[in-house]
Amino acid sequence: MCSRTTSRSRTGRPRSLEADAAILEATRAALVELGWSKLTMGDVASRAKVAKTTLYRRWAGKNELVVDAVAVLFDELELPDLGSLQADIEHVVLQFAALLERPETRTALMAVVAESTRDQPLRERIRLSIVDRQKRLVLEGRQRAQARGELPAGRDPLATDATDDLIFDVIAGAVVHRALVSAEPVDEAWVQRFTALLIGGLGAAAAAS
Amino acid sequence: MCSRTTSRSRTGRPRSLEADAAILEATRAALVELGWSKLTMGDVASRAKVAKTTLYRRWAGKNELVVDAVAVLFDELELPDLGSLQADIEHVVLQFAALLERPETRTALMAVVAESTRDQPLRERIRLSIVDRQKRLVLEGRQRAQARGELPAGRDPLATDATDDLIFDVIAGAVVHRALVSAEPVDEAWVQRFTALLIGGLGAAAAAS
DNA sequence: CAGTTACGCTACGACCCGTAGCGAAAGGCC
DNA sequence: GGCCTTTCGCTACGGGTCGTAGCGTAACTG
Repeated sequence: MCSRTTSRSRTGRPRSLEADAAILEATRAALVELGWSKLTMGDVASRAKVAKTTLYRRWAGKNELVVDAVAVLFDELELPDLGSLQADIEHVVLQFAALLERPETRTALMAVVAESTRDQPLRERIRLSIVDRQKRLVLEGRQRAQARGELPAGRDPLATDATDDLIFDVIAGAVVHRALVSAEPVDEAWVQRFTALLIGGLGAAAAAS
Repeated sequence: MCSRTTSRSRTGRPRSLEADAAILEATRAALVELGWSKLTMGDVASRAKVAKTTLYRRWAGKNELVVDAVAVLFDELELPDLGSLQADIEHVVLQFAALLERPETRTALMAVVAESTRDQPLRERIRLSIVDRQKRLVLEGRQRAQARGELPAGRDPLATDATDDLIFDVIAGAVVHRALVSAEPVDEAWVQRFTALLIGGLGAAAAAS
């Protein structure tokens, strides 16, 4: 193990951190103004006041660049303890919906997912920097609800994992589909209906076991 | 009203129907081999043995062409009466999942949805030729379940519409998210878990009313 | 037959891609 | 300080795609 957790080489000129930040910021700005399909590497470079070659030294292409540029936006997703499972879910769904209303994420998210269907490394990059970040919220919310006694403690850890995955796909999938495919607002009325359906389903599943 | 339901002009050389079919077929083949991002209009034209200008006379660009090429694949979605709401849902979910496993739809669906976030006419085209085609299945399944007595007859038609929309986003969203974002198989085990959750939620919602 | 529309083909300017090559700048190491 | 290494900005390039214009020909109508 060569201990290079931060820098990959101890010698030579270090990479400019300001350039990194400027490029990612420029990428988000370009996504807002141009959208995914009309965004070009040259445009991002000139916005960031950086040579085009500098971009290609750090990112293989548009796909990877946009994933990194958008990933940080998912950091603002949090799960404050609002006292009940219902309130927790409604809050995180509204947060996620607000994220999907931003033009950067709106145009970028589906595009990179589409690209990832033919690009395994890209899919892995998306999973690490975006998907897993959301999945943690499901895990946390479920554990909290169990601690409150709103959900029964799972005995089989394998089944618990599968349920977490299921809940995650249902929540994230429904919100994304509502916002981007149906193109209708994810407002409080919808969120309440959706949350009621979900919690009802969880309760019925628990009662059946 | 100038009665031109089929042809837009009664005179002149008619458009070749064979060319239409060949182009759409070539588009699907190109999607399988190249995927969305590497598919080009020129390539489709040469595959279909048609001049590139002929493509542009019928479709404004890649987006519209691919939507039309993929839309017909959604015709195979059907909802045979299997006797119970659970069986109906499981069957249609598995059908939809099989559709999403095909490389054409896999690479095209998310891509055109991503493009539609900045293109209203394209969004409308997708809605008419793909989304509404799926939504009808939800309506039909719900009516069938009500006829069986599995679901209570809705008194407020407005609330019924909202519930149909909700169910549609939940089903389609969860399946798409599982297949394309989580990139894990939509197998029978998952479908049974999902369907149980959904029907449980519907039952709880009915009990609460 | 004349009129109208679609077709195939070629050619074109515009744009973007991704890379190579250069000299200069900014660090670490002795 | 001097030397080495890596990054930086810049320019230039071949290759590819875009979308359109222009032309002559083909097909169908009245």
